Amino acid sequence: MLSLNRIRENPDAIQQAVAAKGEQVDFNVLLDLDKQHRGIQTQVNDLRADRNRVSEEIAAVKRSGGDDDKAIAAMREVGNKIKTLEDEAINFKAQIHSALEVIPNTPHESVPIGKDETDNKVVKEWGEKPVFDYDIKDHLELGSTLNLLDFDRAAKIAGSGFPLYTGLGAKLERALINYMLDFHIKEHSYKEIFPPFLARGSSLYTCGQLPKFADDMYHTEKDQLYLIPTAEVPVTNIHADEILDEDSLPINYTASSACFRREAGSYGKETRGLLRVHQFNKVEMVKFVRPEKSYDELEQLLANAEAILQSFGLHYRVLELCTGDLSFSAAKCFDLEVWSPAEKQWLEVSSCSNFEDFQARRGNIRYRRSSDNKTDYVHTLNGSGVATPRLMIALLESYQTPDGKVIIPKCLQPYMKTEVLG
RNA sequence: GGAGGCGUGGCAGAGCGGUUGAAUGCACUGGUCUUGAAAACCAGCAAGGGUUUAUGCCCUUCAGAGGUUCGAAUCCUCUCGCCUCCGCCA
Repeated sequence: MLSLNRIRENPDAIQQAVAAKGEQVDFNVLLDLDKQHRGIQTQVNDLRADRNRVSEEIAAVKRSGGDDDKAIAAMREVGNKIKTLEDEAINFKAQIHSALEVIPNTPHESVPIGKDETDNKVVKEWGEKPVFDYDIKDHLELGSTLNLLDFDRAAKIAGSGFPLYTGLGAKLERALINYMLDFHIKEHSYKEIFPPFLARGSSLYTCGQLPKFADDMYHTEKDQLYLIPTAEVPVTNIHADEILDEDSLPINYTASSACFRREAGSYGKETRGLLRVHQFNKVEMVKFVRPEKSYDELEQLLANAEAILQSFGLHYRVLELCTGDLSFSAAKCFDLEVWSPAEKQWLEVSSCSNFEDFQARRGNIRYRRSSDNKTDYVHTLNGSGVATPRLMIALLESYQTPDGKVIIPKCLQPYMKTEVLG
């Protein structure tokens, strides 16, 4: 949610910023509504002040045993007028609010201008592409020959897009989650959270999935709950409607959860195997920070996510998303992509975003500044650290051997209790 | 699924038609005292909005929405949320 005040003060700049995100919003309509709303509000205020004053006089007369029928009749009149105007005001307010809640966050000034993902900027490439002097297998083949993944039976259970991990595949998935959680807890001092996987609409609203992206999520009709598309949702809402102590900031949480996405409209090659699935696991990091610190924290968050990939020794790159590719709520975002030797393409395994006060406004997440004892919105950030399906693709494919086995990276061996699959 | 209870400021907790934006306590901030701290004492301390050059003035908000009334935290209706007990179940 953008601050209406900010829009009033700088409508042209905001309009431009929003346009850079590919969103056409007519701020003149919004400002006009705002102007009318405020005009009515002023009238209502004056009438109310009038009524409050006279009501007090009536009370005084009553206390001394008298009655002022004339004043009471007049105030009944005023009451009706207030009611009429108030209805108008409420109507304007609702219009303003529903216009405001679908306007995306504005990009930070440092974000490169661009139209779509082709304009994203590669800011870093780490490691090297693994070289093989034999024919390599892709993750589907490895998953099948090593009995790690069973997509046929998964489809029988839940339909396509729901992975079934079996045996060491299931163990590897569990090992990845435990390893990454432990890593963030121990090395980066995050506090561990295990959240609900279903959430109310209000929680989805905080993060920006609602009201615009309802179709992307699974929804339980009877209970009116959404299956979370990311742990960002429950974890960010931990502090919804709270006022935090400034001393408690920054708050860093890490959580693993299943993530559920309908992925409506995606089809074709991208949906093979683990490339794009309806349910997957992800270790997420969420930060609540002081506004002036949020861009430093974004660097930190990105470094924390990168550290995971580095510890696996996987080849990856960092993208700085351009304005056109930024998500609805984000002001700035870095993506991490690992290299898939068999697909011969980069696979997104993490997004690290600063939402500034956009989510905090929607979820009413504030802190009390110790300098002046006033409340202000915190800045929220989150990043995947990281999502498991594509990580598993990269690991299986990168560490396969000529005889069809897969070497387990050193850091995972204590979790897998083995050095090799197969 | 059945029955009941409860939603008031950062927290706890009074108030149950008119000087109540809200007692009191805790927390917090400033001051006095102290070598310093603690304690004690004094003072301050909600948020949102309108208006104003500014000091200020005004309005709204006691879960939310409606209703009764000249006037609602207080009475009525509905909705939402939380809690407890019983039933069912891992």
